[in-house]
This record gives sequence, structure tokens and C-alpha cells, in this order.
Amino acid sequence: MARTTGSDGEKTEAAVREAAVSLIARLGYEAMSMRQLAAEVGVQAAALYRYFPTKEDLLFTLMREHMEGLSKAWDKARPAAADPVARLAAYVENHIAFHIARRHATHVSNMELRSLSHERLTQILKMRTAYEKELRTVLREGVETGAFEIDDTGLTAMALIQMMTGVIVWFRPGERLSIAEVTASYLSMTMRLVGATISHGTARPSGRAGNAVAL
Amino acid sequence: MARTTGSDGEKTEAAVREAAVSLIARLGYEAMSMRQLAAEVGVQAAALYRYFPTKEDLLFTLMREHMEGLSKAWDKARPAAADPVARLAAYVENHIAFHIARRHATHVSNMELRSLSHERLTQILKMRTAYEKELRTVLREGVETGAFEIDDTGLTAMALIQMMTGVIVWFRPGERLSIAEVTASYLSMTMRLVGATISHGTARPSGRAGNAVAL
DNA sequence: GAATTAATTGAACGTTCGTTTTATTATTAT
DNA sequence: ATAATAATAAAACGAACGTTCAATTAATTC
Repeated sequence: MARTTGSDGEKTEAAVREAAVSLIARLGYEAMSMRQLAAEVGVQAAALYRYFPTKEDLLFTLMREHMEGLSKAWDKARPAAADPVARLAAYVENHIAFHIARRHATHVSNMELRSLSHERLTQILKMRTAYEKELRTVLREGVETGAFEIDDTGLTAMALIQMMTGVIVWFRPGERLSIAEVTASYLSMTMRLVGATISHGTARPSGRAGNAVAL
Repeated sequence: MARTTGSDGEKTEAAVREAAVSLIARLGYEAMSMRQLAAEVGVQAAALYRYFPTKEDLLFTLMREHMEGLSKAWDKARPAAADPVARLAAYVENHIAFHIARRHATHVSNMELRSLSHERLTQILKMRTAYEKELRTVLREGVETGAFEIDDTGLTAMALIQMMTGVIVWFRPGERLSIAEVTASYLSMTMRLVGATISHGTARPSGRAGNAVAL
């Protein structure tokens, strides 16, 4: 046999990407064989090389597009207003929504960095650092305007990102909590963590803890 | 050649463990070959099989002992007093100290779970869950005594653990921050996150944010 | 409808993998 | 000293790996 009836390069490539994300997330990059991936797509291993020159190229492509997607999502979600609390809220909401929606791809991007060449690792880390810098900027502006109270913005940014990204480790759609509930809780925890003063939304009815934003 | 002068089973086994933790942390379990590990120890690959029947046995041993170490460390650090704030502080301090001290082993235990058999995965996850339950208990007690204000103790426990464990991703000893500084910052962030009321330590000098514990 | 291009198969390549077996030497106990 | 045991080396095993190549068929273009 050779070319199969109904075969379409674009569809095959998309199927390869999808299957690769799922398989790498489940088995790990090193543990997934090209034959396994091909079988998942319903094709022979050799066919994969029409779309990706090497296994590492495939991994890199998945990671790069994931990071680009994250960056673009934040570009869209970023509020025009300068209010630090609103901006931080938007960052948290976007981060959680994106990571829950693309749990598998996030897993791949976070866990398989060591399988990249030095050059490509640098490239991905640069994109990640740029994204994280956005959060540091929001935090710093909040400190300057007095909206937040933070010891160390760099450290706090890392702590927040680890906390938020960690959602994908335990969150499973359709279980006890909805995405909206999880997001609300994380937003609330974030605002307390940065010592946000009340500057938007309704005031907390509770008698205590007057300095945290009610959400 | 065969047995080498000065060879000692106990020392070799210890060297294998040490080298394995370091290599797996750096390359990943699948990417590390038994020959590579043997070379690091200064021995032939066949010699490894005197100490660990299979590669997976080696991985499992490393993980199990890491989890046992974490559990025992908390047993020792757990304060006798029932004060929730003090207990939470002890949990955070122990967690961060342990994870920074054993960064590589933590990396292995967190990243290579998928290389375990189903049975052994269950065993490790059971130990992890038991350790995490300790934190949930501390949080719940704090809520009951009114020391903490938390929406969802389960979710908050996961968020805190992700945040704290995340330290190993970016922390490098001897860089900008000392372990003590990092621990102090994380303690402060944790107490704000759980809405801790002042119940120990000195009051915060700052005029604002009267509800967070000063550390 | 013939020529060209796109998509895929099937077989094979050399390499590396985890692991086993057997032989050999160092150490310890008698 | 000699026997027993512990620790390793050296070589080999079959299997699986990523990748390449030539052949073959489907779809498209002219």
C-alpha cells in the first residue's frame, strides 16, 4: 500500500499534534515512541517524518505554539485600565482558564524542557520569562500605587505562578468544583497573598479582614 | 577483571543511589541509561543489578525513601502545641527546608511518577496524600478555632503545597536570597493566604493590613 | 487522460537499551 | 592455607528505538 484514500496532509498533521500532546503528557516524551504515536494517529511511523523532521522538532513545535498561545491569550485578556487589582485579576483568570483548557499541553511544556537542545530550551525559557515578567510588572505597579503590599515582587510572582499552574495537577473537569469556583477561590487567595486593599467589587460582609479584596 | 580492590557493597549501593538521584533529576528517568549511571559510579552496568533487580526498582526505592524522609521530618518538626498558626508555620518551614535540601530527590519524586507500575504508583501516592492530609488538618483546625479564614481547605492545601514545592524550580542556593529569607517570605505569604489573625509574634509595624501575621 | 505532485507504506539500517550469564578476583571465615 | 562468599567485569541477548529509503497509490493539474 501507499497513499491511502482520503488522506490529507493538513488533517494528518493536526492529528499528529493532538495525539502527541496527549501521549507525551501521559507517558512522557522519552517514553513515547514514534511508532506508538503513529499507531495512535492510524498511520505508519515513517509518515510522521513528512511533517516533523525529528522527534525533537515535534516536541519543540508543540511547546513553542503552546507558549505563543499563552502569550496571545494574555494580550487579549489584558485590560486597558491601569488599575493593578483589575490587571492582577485578569492575569489570574486568564492563566487559570488557559491552563485548565490546555492541561495536557501545559504538562508537556513544563515537564519536558530537558529534552530540548540547549538552543531551543533557551528559546522556550525566553518566552516563559517574558510571560512571567508581565505578572511581576503588574505586582510592581500595584506596590507603587499602594494597592498591594509585597515583600519581594520577583519571589511573589514565582509563588503565584507555581500556585496557579498547580491547578492542572489536581483539577479534573466535572468533579467536585467547577472552573468558575476554582477560579474564584484562586482569585481570592491571590488577592490576600498580595495584600490587596479594597479597591473594586463589593466590600466583604465579614467583620474581620478588612484589607482583603472581596470576590 | 572482576572484583576490584577496596570494593564495598554498601558504599557502592550508596554511590548508586546518589548518582541516580542526580542523573534522573538532570536527564529524566527514561533518558538515563543504566550504563550512564554505572559510569557515573565508576562501575560496569552489570554491577548495578547486584543492588537493584531492575531500573524501576531503583526508581521506586528512591521515591519511597524520599517520601518516608518527608514524613519523618514532619513527625519531628510537628509542634506539640495545638495552636494552628504555630502548626502551620512549622509545616511551611519544614516543607521548604526539606524540599530545598533535597531538591533533586523532590524533582525525581514529582516528575517520574508515570514510570512506576500501577501498584507502586498507588503506594507512593498514598504516602503523598497522607502527608498532604496533615496540612488539610492543620487548616481545618485553624478554621474551627477562628485562627484562619478559608473558603475551601482542600483547595487551599493544594494551592499552598504547589506554591511551596515550587521553590525548587527557581531557588538556587547561594544566589540572591538565602534559605532563611525565602522561608520567611513564604511564611508571610502563607499566613496572608489563609487569612491568619495575629496570634503570635510581634505585631506588624505597618499601619495597614492589620489582619496578617507579622513574621 | 496523461503528467505531476502529495501522502503513505513496508522494509530495512545501525544504535542503544535493560538485562542475563559466566567467569574472575578480592575479601572474609574457618 | 583453604574454603566460602562478596563484588565485580566482560560479553552477549533479544528487543526496541529513531530514522531513512524506495516503491506505490491517491489526488490534482494541465
